[in-house]
Amino acid sequence: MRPKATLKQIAKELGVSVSTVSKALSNSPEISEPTKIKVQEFAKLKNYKPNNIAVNLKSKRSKTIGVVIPNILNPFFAKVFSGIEKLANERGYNVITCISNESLKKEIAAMDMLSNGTIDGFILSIADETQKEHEFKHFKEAIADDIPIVMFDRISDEVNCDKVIVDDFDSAVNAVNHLVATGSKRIALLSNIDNTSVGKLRAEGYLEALQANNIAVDETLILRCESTEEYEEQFPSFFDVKGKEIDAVFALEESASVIAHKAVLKSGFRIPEDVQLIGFADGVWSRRLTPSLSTVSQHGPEIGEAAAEILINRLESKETEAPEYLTTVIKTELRQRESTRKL
Amino acid sequence: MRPKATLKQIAKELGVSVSTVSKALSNSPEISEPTKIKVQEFAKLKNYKPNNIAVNLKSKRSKTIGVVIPNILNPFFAKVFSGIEKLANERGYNVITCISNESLKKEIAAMDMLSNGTIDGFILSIADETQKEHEFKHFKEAIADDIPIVMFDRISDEVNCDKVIVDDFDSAVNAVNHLVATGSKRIALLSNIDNTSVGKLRAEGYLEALQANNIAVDETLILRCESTEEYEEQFPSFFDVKGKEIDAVFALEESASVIAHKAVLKSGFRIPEDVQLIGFADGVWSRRLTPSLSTVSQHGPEIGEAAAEILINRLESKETEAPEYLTTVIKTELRQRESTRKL
DNA sequence: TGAGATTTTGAAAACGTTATAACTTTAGAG
DNA sequence: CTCTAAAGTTATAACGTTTTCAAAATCTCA
Repeated sequence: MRPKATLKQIAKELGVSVSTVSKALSNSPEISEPTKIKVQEFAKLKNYKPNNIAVNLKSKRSKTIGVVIPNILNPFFAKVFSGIEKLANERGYNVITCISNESLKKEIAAMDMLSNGTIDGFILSIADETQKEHEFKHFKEAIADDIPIVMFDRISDEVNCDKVIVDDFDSAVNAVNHLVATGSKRIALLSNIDNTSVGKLRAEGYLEALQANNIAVDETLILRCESTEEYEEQFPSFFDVKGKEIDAVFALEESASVIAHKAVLKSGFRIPEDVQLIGFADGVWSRRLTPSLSTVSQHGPEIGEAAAEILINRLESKETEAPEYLTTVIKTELRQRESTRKL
Repeated sequence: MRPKATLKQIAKELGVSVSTVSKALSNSPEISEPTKIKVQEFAKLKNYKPNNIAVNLKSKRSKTIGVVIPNILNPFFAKVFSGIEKLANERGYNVITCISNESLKKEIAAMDMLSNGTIDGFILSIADETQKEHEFKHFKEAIADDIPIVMFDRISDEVNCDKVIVDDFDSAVNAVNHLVATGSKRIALLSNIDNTSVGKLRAEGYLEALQANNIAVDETLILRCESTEEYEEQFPSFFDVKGKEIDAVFALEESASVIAHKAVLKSGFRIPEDVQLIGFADGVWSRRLTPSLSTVSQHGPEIGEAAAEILINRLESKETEAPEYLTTVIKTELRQRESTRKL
């Protein structure tokens, strides 16, 4: 192992001072052309790279973003993450990731572990348990400590920070409108995320759309669960009873959609002739189901890019003026595939 | 915003020296009990947290692992990642993630960006393009610079480092044996990863198993592609011609499996009565297909945990003695679901 | 030739820690 | 009462940078 090159090393070997080397490498006009060339060539030869930690200590910023998400196996979060990572890298930032696993304790622990200079700011989506317990102190503390937060998807009105969301309410209205327009009247609502902010908004959109279309809301067609596990447990009996009554399904998350899809087919109903299906989904699999699933697509990567851009802009403008907190809404898109009928 | 507490701040306010504060907080026996208590209480009051960057600079290690993976949307990599993240956190390490997107240039850029003290070691799976171009210099340079690497899944024999793999060859043999034992003779091999080390090993296992069962290898039943895109393009014509001849499919990756699954059903064949299906897969979706897919499960989280454990052990033992490089093999498991017949 | 201006270089402080070594203070032994 | 040892505290250097300011070297022009 070659000893890693430092300014001091180079300075000694070249018989100049540390300051000279530092300035030469940063192309400062203070240094004469000949010495600049000499130093720069020698540094390249020695494969010198400024020690990032020292630079960070000096500049008091790490150029690193902390990302805290509930679950990387959920393709929506994975897509958002890939958007964050892409934009952050373009802007010269690193990304440290922690998975809260929907746990409040892990969320707090993760933020704690990073709130010591390791990261300059957070991008996060609130854990299930956190939303359930209304415990937002850790977010507020970070902000009070001058560590900015950008929340996406699962947000909280109680925390004053930048936010990036999808127009969940409107998307749900549109989706249900489409189901109604193509002839469905008995539309089931299936949720495995009823405790989250987005789940609630989507459910409200469903109710709103039914009313706007003069369809009475039948509470027995609504299955609200707070986790995929609970949903997997409750769905069979729900579907046994209500399966023959319904002519469409509106599912609020990818897992809920796919499980419903499987059940409908198993029972011998045809999709979309007997039952239409629309689900919120971002994975590649929904389009590979047979028949493929019509989805509300959330543009995960765009959400991630927007969040990262907002955070970095705030970090880099902080010195001068701090702009107002803003909530960015990313438009969704209804992707019509084989599980819905054409208009 | 409250100014963040530092040792110097605290020392001044308490009228003692910086060293005293530092030692009191680390519970050094050099400090008297009364001052310890005084300092510790005051520090807690001020919500003091040692600045991580300064600690890193002093200790010359960042307690951070760099993870470079080809694609976080692939559920296998996502699972491995979650295993890495879990174990790293348990051991007090952070994880910085970069997505190579199967690109050699991005892989190099990512490693470059992190090889300046930001991370203590790498866990990575080699990008497609890197394997195709046999360009491993960047790995060797990192190792020469004393930054240890643990490779998983897609590895290279040319790089001398720790590795964590799955017994790809044996898994393929087992899977094909099971197809033969349950009555299949015309077994198609479908690969969308023929350029990767793991793709090649699995294909060899297929060939080996056929020979061991005295089944002649029919090259026309083998579709080798180097990407999912190429596979999606070539598969339909392949299946049009060969679909009626085959009685089983062995797919080397989740996407290949799901696409084949869809095609077989579309053509009116029954699964598993007419055509059996086994695929390498780790996502949740394979079990939600209708009928659900029998898979070779790769235990992604275990792979990630093993890789992280090996890396951290090496990092923490480095000072004393450097153990030999070792290759760990994680056993796979054949998960029999609805797409294969029972023995 | 030498004063003043200008270019080029270097010394030193700082970022927030930790660790070593030196210094006080106190107490106990003779 | 000294002298020494122990206990408690602090000054200092170091990690690898960047940056400010002072010093040295060079140049300009009378």
